[in-house]
Amino acid sequence: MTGGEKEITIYDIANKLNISAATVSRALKDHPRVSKKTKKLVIKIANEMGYRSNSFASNLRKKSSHIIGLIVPRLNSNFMADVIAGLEKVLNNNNYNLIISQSLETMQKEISNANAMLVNRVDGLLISLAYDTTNIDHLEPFIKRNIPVIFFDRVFEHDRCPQIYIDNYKAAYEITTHLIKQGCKRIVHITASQLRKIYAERYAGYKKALEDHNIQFDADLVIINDLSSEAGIASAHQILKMSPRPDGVFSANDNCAISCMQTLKKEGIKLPADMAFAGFNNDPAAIVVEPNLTTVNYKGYEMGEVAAKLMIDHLINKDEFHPAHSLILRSEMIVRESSLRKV
Amino acid sequence: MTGGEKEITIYDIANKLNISAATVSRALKDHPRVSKKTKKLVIKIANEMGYRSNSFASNLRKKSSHIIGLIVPRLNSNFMADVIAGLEKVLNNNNYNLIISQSLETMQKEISNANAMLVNRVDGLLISLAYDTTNIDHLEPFIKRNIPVIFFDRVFEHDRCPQIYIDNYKAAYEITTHLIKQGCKRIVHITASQLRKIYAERYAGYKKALEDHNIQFDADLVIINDLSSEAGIASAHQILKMSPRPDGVFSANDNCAISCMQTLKKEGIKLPADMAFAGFNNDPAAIVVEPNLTTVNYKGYEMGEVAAKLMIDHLINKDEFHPAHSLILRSEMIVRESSLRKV
DNA sequence: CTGTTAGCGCATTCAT
DNA sequence: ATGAATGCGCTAACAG
Repeated sequence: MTGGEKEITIYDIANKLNISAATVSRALKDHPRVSKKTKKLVIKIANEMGYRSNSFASNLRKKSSHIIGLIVPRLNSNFMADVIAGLEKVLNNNNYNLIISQSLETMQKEISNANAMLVNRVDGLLISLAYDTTNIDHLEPFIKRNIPVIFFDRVFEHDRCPQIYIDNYKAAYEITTHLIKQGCKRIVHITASQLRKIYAERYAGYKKALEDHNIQFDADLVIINDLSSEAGIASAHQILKMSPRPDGVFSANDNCAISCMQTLKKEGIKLPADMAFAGFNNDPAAIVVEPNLTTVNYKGYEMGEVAAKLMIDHLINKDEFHPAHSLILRSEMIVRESSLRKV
Repeated sequence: MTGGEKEITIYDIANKLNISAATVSRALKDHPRVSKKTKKLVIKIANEMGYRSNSFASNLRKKSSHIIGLIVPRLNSNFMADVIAGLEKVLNNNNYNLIISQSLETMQKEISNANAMLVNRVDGLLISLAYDTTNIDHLEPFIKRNIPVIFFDRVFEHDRCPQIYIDNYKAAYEITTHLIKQGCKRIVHITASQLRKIYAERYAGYKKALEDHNIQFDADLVIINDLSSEAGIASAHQILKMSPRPDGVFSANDNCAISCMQTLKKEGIKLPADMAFAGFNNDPAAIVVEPNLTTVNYKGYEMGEVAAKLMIDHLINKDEFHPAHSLILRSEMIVRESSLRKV
């Protein structure tokens, strides 16, 4: 291949029109000090000649890419797809583009992704941390250069980076309270590493709900794993060994809750009569499992929108972030049969 | 904000070391004709000074971005997440990066995504088409410029663009044959727009299997919709009205199969005794629904790998694509209880 | 093995 | 309202 016909530049347009490249550049950018007539003409000819702006040259000159980087643990969830749709809407409306990569839940990949974003000179970075990320040294090069970094969902405490996440504490408090109101006295909580703020907060909400309803907190009822399907099966076996047998389970995600439920069912436990269940995330499978799983829904689209808006505002106003820019979004409990006991 | 300390360039490194910028550039690129000593020194100083290469300048000079564009209908599936992981592995190993966007199943968004990719000067484009894409005029600017375009999964016939997809015909043939072997005589097929090659081929495979087993094809048993959950419910009602009642269902995706199953169960149909079910995609919910759904699994990771390899080979060898570069991948049937009848 | 030079395409200052 | 000139930072001849 030859690269096809040569790429045409503003100089080619300028020559054909006998005007200067500067005027072409301005016309294409809809600069106010160019006559309507020349603008129209330039645009017409540009289209005819098949011109496409060279973003490298433009970015080099302007020292900005108008590209926002996004790093997420995994893409395979409705939540993330929604977040991205929300982000793209706001960013595209403001002439920004998005580049996306997934860390696959490992800090190592997250680091290499961040470096790629750095070299590709994103104007801002949005990141939801990998499961095993323990520090954010890899983000320091951004912060040092005043490239805005915004955490969302899986956030990290940093006084120059806003965080956007849902009110995990409140959601967990509400759903635990709901289980208590359904008559549960011994409620298991399945959660993950407490280094992740979201899991720590769900745990805290669970504890507080017990306390407020005069139920003694029992550390033996707390299972910590990675919330995978396999972990759900293991949790079920652990629960079966508990004595007296628990009468409720609040899992920090649906995925784990579902495989746990299925395992318990196979072992003859009646759900929700013997044991009520609640999860978190509103996974599509939550309405497939029987009984349908009570869970917490949070709109990713909205989270994407607010994250993008925060980023755009910052880029346009060029001011420093305040920790106060952090946002906590509301979530909603969705009650389904898995937690409805005939009390 | 001020942009922080000034970005340092190869000239800054060159000055500090009293060598030329060209040598610095070569050293950083690990060019063979630079002494080990200078290389080491340059790299050390570069790190100390916090240098980051300027990809705009480099790309402008080299007229290539080393970025591959990816456009997919939606990101919220395991399949897509796997495809992307496979792509990233191969591309990153070859020093290429990926930029991703989702068309949200609309041709309009797909067009604007493609334009963004064009302006951002991707070196190649990988695309799985939106549901309602009827032509690929928006990809012509790439093809005209000899920017390689590779279709995967939801492909389009074009003599300069290879296609990578699974053998839908064969998979559908096999799964239909399986249903027949389980004793099904009247098998419904739920599918989507026949403009999409993948659905047309699944349909064809279904038909051929019937024919090869001497079962009269009956157009009344074919339901065409958008394969959504809602469509699954509607399909169930349609099936209930069919007389004589069908004894098997092959849905072109799991999602639709599952909601259809649940609706039928509510109406008192025994699965699989009254009606055997098979889907397509190996959705996570396929092992949650009861009975677990027989389906077709195809490894996205592998598809991502081969697509990326094809792209890389093409970019390195700079030769034209041949239609012969198209690839058809194997898939595997996963038999679960939904199709196992005690015959 | 290293240096000199030039130019990629654009946006912008300073003229007019 | 338009033009001329300059440089963003890098890489690739070419020359030693």
